[in-house]
Amino acid sequence: MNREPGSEKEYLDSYNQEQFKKMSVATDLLILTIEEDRLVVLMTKRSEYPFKNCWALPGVFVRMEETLEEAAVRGLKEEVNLENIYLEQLYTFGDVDRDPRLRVISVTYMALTPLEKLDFKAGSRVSEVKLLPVEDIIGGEIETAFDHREIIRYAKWRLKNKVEYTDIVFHFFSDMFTLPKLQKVYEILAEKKVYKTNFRKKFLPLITDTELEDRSGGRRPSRYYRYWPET
Amino acid sequence: MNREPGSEKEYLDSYNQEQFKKMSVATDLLILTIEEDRLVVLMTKRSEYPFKNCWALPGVFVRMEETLEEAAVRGLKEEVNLENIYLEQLYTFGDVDRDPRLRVISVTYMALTPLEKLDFKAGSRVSEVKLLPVEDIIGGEIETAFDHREIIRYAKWRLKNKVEYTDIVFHFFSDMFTLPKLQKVYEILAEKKVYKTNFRKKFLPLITDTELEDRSGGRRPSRYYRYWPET
DNA sequence: ACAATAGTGTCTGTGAGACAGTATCGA
DNA sequence: TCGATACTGTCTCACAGACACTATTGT
Repeated sequence: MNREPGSEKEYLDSYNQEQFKKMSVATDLLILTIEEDRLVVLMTKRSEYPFKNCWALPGVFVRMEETLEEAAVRGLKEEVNLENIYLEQLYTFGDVDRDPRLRVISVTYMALTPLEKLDFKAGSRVSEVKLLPVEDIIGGEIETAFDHREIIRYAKWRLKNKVEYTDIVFHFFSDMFTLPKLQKVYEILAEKKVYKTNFRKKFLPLITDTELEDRSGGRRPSRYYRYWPET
Repeated sequence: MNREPGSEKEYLDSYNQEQFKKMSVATDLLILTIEEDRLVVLMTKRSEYPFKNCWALPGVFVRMEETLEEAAVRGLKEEVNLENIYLEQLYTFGDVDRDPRLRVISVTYMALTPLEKLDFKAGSRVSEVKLLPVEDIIGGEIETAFDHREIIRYAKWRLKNKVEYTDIVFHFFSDMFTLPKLQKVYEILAEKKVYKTNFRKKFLPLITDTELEDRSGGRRPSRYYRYWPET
């Protein structure tokens, strides 16, 4: 071995070399929700070059005094005024030319929320902020900045997997929901149809019944259930 | 919204602020293998402060002209002369004080290998390099540098999960193996005993028989199997 | 023959897949 | 009454858990 990994000498030597001076660390946010029976992601339209008029994920640079997760939480607060939301680190993207101007390492975080919690329109200033269907982005129908299309593809893949072996679906609902609606969201995320009878067998043990019913449609009402202890 | 995320102005402004000048990006490597029926991880003994005489994961700083994965591959080559090995990004650790000297964001990579591929002793120079049992590190019996104990705990957790729903066990074998040996490694990773009859039912369809037998013990020989197409 | 490990046959329980049937609403 | 959707009963099948049994080696 030709080096002493982790030694103080190496740390400081490296830091003093020009090549290590221009790297920045950012967190990009994948704020995902369900809108009109589609998985959508929050994006902002760029008003400057490069990728002018393309859509990009919101993100912030990581400050010296905050952790990666704190940066992500701060980004959520600043961009969409969102707090106490499900958040998990997704992946770290660090290709050399992912940003043509300077080297940016992007630690991405995935946030899941019910649609009604989003009020990004309130804080919006200059640039457009929109919920765009993930399918359209991956399909190439929407001009996307940097490597954000790849990031979104990865998030979708991760979500598709996790929905099958975790309780992640429930993060798309804040309070009550009916089983048919829960199943619909599940099917969107898992990208497959399931039989309602099997779906019920799987999820009924996890949720608690309420006395309420959904009578909004002209048909037999469906019962409301709850997953989260509070609200 | 008070900012234009991702705009050129923000990028350059941020970069010119003092607070963004001192961050470094490194990749730390979790080189895992099985030795004497235990999961072990390759670590190096630090000869300098801080954490002098503690054990640390090998790692390298990410250079401007290489991707994160390229840095990890380079680290593998430099530290243990290892190439063409299974490698996956594990997690990114970025707590503020994980290194007391300067802010280091660590993108960790997990590498799995059969024991016989490791020849780190050849390249070793000053500092000690050793394979240490993961259990001993997590148990606190070994003095560990930085947040590396936490990183190792996470790697073990990830491995335990993945071994159940992926083919990841096979990365601990290079060529041939017997089913009893494969099962032993599986049980070490999964941290549970399994019935051999069920284990065989699960894995036999994935592997191909050879004509060879293991006659090293004083008992009925076990058959050798192969997983990877080549050797 | 015996100890020890390799390998097999088979019963059971669980949970998903599949589909037919019943229940309850508005119109 | 009827269309539409909510909900239930139940058969099947794949697969893991469990355990008793047989097979083959060296000594």
